[in-house]
This record gives sequence, C-alpha cells and structure tokens, in this order.
Amino acid sequence: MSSTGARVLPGSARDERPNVGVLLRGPFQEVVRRVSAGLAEAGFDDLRPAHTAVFQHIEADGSRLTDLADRAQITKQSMGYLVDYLEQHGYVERRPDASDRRATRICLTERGWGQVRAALGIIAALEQEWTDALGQPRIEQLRELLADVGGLTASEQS
Amino acid sequence: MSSTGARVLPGSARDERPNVGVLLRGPFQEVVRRVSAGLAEAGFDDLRPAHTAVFQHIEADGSRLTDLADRAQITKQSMGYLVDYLEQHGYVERRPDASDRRATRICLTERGWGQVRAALGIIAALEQEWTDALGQPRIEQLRELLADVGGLTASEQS
DNA sequence: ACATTTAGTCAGTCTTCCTGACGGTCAGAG
DNA sequence: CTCTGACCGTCAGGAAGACTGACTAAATGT
Repeated sequence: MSSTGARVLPGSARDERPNVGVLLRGPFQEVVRRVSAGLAEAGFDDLRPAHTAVFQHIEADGSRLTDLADRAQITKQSMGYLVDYLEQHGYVERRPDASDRRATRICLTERGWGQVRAALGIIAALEQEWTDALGQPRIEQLRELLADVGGLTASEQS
Repeated sequence: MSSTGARVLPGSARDERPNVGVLLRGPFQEVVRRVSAGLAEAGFDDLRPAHTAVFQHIEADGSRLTDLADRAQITKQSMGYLVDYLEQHGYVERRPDASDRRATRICLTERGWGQVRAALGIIAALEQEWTDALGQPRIEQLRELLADVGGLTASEQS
C-alpha cells in the first residue's frame, strides 16, 4: 500500500529517539506487505492494495455502496470503481436491496469469502511469529496498548 | 487450512478480537491525519502525503536522488517527480556533487528545515496527548514493544 | 581503449483517488 | 396524491503518484 505514506514524518535516522510515527509505521507496513505477498501466493493475484478497503468493511450479509464508502473514508465514486473491479473478477456481486429499490447490496461471493479467510490466516500467522519471538505476554500487552490508543481517537470521531 | 478460528467474518466490528493489523492501523492513521492537518495549519499547505518519502529519508548534508529512491522504495523517476515539485516550491534545492559530475545532491532549504521541525513538533504533541491520557509508563511500554516488533523484520530485510 | 555500470531524465501508461452533474427512488408535508 | 428535498448509485472528466522502457552523460574496471 504505497498510499500509506504518512505526511512528512521526518528523520528516522537523525533523531536520538524514533518518534511514535516511525515506530508505528514499521510494524504496520510489515502487516501490509505480508498480506499482499501472501494473498498473491495463494492465488488471489488480481487484487491490489486498495481493495482491502472493501473487504475490511463489508458485512456478512452485504453492505451498501454508500456505507462502504463512508467507513473506508473515500467517496462513493471511488468505492464504486473498486466494487466494479471486484465484481468483474468474481469477488463480490451486486444484489438488489429488497427494502430500498434505490440501493444495491454488495455481497461477497464464495471466492470473496476465500480471500477473507486467507487474509485473516496470514495475519494470524504473522501474529504467531511475533508471539514466538517476543512471548505471548508482551504481544498481549501490545494488543492492549494499541487498543487503548486507538480508543482515544475513535471516540472523538463524529 | 485457515479454519483456525472458523470466525472469518470481515469487518472490524464483527470479530471477537480485532487482529493486529486492525489494531495497528488506527493509531498509525491518526498520526498521519494529525501531521497532515497540522502542517497545513502551519502554512505548509502545498505538501502532499507522498512528499513524506523525501523528508523522511533525506540526510542533513543532502542526498542523491538514487539513494532517496532506494530508501523510499520507489523508482528514481517517481522520486524525481517529487523532488521537482519540492524544488519548485522552495523546500529543497539541487546542488552539483563535487565528487561525481553525474550526480546532484538534494539539500533541504531553510523552508524545508522548517517543515521538518514542524512535523516533529506535531508528532511530539500527539505523543504527549497519549501520555496524558494513558500515563507515561504505558506509552513507554508501547514504544518499547513497537521497537521490538519493528526490529524483527528490520533485520530480515536484505 | 573499450565495455560495463551508474546518475538522472524523457516519454508514456496505469491505478486510484477526486469533483461535479445527473436519473431514479424514498419519505414527509400539504 | 403530488410536491419537495434527501438519498443511492452512476457517468464524465481530471489529477496525483506510482510504474516501465529507452535514453544521455559520466564514471569505473579490465
């Protein structure tokens, strides 16, 4: 995900102490790299980083385009573009929404579900690697701290 | 295979436990958002996220285009594009390299240094916010854990 | 001296986002 | 029942930022 670029966080090498931005970036981008590589290896080689925005936010019984766009923080047009691609490649399908004829529900196909399972498996494997290296308690601590920090800003958002 | 959890529902909300990828993404993107917003407010409103790649890797006495491209993991053409823009907007300047007439050194101007200081200040302020909310020891712990996890993969890279 | 490598640019393309405008649909008010 | 405004999704056009391939000029190694 080349678009993960933080805006102008300077100085990984110059500072006495790397700042939190730099510290967070390393592990985060490692996750991105591993998922991307692992999916390609598992046969899902027609997916690009941007498509994670869809898989990450779609609900089990299907979601509306507008909802997906909101959650992924992109415009509905951009989301439409991503969904078009995924539909052509058999990962999702559009179904009419029974309760609202304006809307369509974006649903995962069997192939789409396979991709989700694969991605979660890859992340679980990576977490296991980290656990093997640092020990279960420290990873547990890391999870907790990240959740706490994430919670600070999640509540601020509208 | 990935029947580990059998859970495999997509979406951050549906899993019993968010995976590490999701946990890392929140705080990381918060840093990105804050730096971006803060720089714009500080008058550096002609910068885009991609320019991070330059400021992050440039050395105090200037760097070569090729070196910057290598460190940022993009092609030298793409880096050239970014440097052109920053040069036009007064953040960097190209100087001939005394020891190699093929090369030019990309150096930060005074404005470029100002941007670097501003970005570091914004990150420091955010870290202080987190410290106020969670307490110094926990943030210290977080730094340490992130550094450890980052160290795992930094050594793997060729 | 000549072949190879290296620094940087030029040209063209592709992906992924954006804004603006539009047609179909829903829902509440008169 | 119809009007009006809000909402769902698509179409059209454009820009940013990355890519590949081909090139010039300079340095380096044999």
